[in-house]
Amino acid sequence: MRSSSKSRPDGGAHDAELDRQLAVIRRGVAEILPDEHELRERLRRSLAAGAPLVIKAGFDPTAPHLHLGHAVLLQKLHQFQELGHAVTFLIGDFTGMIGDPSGVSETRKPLTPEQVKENAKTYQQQIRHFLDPARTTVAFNSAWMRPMTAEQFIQLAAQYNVARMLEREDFKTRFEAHRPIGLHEFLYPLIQGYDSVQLKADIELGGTDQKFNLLVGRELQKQAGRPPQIVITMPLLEGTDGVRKMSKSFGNAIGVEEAPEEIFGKVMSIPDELMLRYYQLLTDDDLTTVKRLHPMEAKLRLAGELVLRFHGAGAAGKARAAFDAKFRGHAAATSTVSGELDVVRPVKSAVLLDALVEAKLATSKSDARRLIQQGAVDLDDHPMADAAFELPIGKTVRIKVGKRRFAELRRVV
RNA sequence: GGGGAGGUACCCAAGCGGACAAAGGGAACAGACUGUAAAUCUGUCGCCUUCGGGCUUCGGAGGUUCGAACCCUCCCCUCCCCA
Repeated sequence: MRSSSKSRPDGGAHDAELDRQLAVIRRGVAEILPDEHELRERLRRSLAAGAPLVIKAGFDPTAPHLHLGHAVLLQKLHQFQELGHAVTFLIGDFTGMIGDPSGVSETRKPLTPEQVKENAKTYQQQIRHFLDPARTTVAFNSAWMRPMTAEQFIQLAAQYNVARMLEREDFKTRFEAHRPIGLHEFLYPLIQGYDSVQLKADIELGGTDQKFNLLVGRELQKQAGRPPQIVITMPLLEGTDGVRKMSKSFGNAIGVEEAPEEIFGKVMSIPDELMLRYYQLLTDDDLTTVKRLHPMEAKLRLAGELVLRFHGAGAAGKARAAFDAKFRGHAAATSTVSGELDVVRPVKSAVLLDALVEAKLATSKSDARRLIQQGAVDLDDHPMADAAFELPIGKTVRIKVGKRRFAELRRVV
């Protein structure tokens, strides 16, 4: 028995620690490849040698803001960091210009170098919510990709073959359907795998859609005469619609940089069924305890925790209070709390209709008109039916559009 | 290189000379209900409007016609089959 301290005199303490680490690591993961035993072994050796494992996760700087979908990976990285391992946050600034074809039915449009640069910058700031900057290595794959010569690159390409590439589901599907596959798209998994060689990764983390790419890393590491990385895939977090994976382009994302009330509100609006998943993938909370809570209590707590993480305790309290005031305490609590939270926006428009557009509460005048007709617009808690209502000059008014859009406006001259 | 199919609003998808701002579905938004959840029902869903209507859309540019998303010409793009 491995856990027996008799058979392994100094193994007892290690085994306990091993089990503890494995329990933390296992939480929420989709798959561990090739299997958990190999992970255990790798951990064991790390513990015995007192050498932390190198944990790598790569992010394409395709969007300027991280959202909770990214947070799933960051949370896992965070857990590894807490366990004392060496976390490397890899920014795929080079690969970003190719565009990852994973899980996409068609070729992606590549980013410009400027976009990539800009996005990479904001990433570095946003990961502070999850990772200790002092203990986190941030790497850019352009560091080794850019200097590479064509000759070297061809040698790299020679380490993999087309048949294996076509094993990947989306390539296979497209190939069989005679839909185009850009030659460059084959290079993406190759480079991602090569990143692991460069970083000497022991473990690579990615979404389930990354599985193939992550496994290419193992292959290339073997070719380079290094121990192949363990691959850990995480589920793709569904967005606020509860159906599709969180993605900015689906409009169902909750960004980590969004305003506290915004995050709080959006989390509250996720389907109940999704709550546990959010808890499991984004927090360290005990799930059995959570299950015992009333769904709404659980959701309030979840929203609070997430805001706390991204904006601190003060903001969490305020967001909660604002939420209560806005939605729960009907007439009573209306104006008090939220007044301190919302920024008063000055508007030049004299008339309600125009003010809605100016304050971006409606997308066009037609839209604003529609909303007013539908009774969706409240001014200081009174439903407004008159689009031509004239706003008082210099006085702050609270406007509510629908259930979620709020603003405080003051007409200026 | 040859042959064929097709490009319609956020997405899918009808329409194939006037009744088309364009059927239907999905998404989205709003109202009722509620726990700002889900489900359900109702409404909206190009822009502007003094609510009469006006203006801009159906890959692009021209043309035919009193009138074109629908017909013709050229161009661009996508897909399929053959070599």
